[in-house]
Amino acid sequence: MTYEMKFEALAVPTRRAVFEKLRAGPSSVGALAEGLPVSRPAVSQHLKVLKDAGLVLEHREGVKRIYRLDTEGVREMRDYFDRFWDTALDAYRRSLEAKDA
Amino acid sequence: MTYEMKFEALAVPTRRAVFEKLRAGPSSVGALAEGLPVSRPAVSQHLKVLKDAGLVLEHREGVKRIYRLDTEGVREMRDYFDRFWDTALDAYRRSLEAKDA
DNA sequence: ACAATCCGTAAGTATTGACTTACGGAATTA
DNA sequence: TAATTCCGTAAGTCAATACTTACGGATTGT
Repeated sequence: MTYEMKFEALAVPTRRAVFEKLRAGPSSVGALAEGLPVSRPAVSQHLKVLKDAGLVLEHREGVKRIYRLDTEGVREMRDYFDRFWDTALDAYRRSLEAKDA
Repeated sequence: MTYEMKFEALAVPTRRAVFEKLRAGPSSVGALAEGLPVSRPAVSQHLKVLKDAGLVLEHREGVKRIYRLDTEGVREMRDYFDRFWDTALDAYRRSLEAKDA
């Protein structure tokens, strides 16, 4: 559930593909695996990593397992880069002022 | 310079530590390496990855090489998660409406 | 109870890459 | 020119992990 885990989770192309597929809405594991160039167990393993990182949520519906985006986790990542962006701009401004002085 | 590269670059703890150190402002390689539990060459290698990913910029000052954040690259990552956040919320709203219907 | 569907887990493999030390190149200083 | 500082690169090592196949558990329908 840490930043650590979220960054690492999203670094792997296949895993990010799974993550991005969920933008279209909740989906079963089998449906997510379709169209991806890896086996269904591989997708299961990726989903576990995404879940442990707090980026997706899971619940059962009959015999299926439905995964969906965890808005809270996505928000954390957005906030991280929001703050970083602000800081980067400040640092840039300060460096300009330092040159003027 | 792709998302691919940016995500991968930020996934490694040590490399992200280098990246975050640059929030305080531009710095030389040696200064960045101080306080980190890895060798200076390791920091150099991380900086190369960050630079190729479009997350930092580099220029010479005398015998030193000064690295600083690439605001454009940081902005791209911020925008990525901004869009993702919006999409996630939309998907959530749609799923609620689907249950009401 | 039995069969079928859906999916997580175990175990093994092969690739990737983060790190180290050793070295050399480029810029300043005497 | 010679010495010093700063740093990138080469080469090698080792641990991490993304995949595969095989298997078993859980749920639903007949």
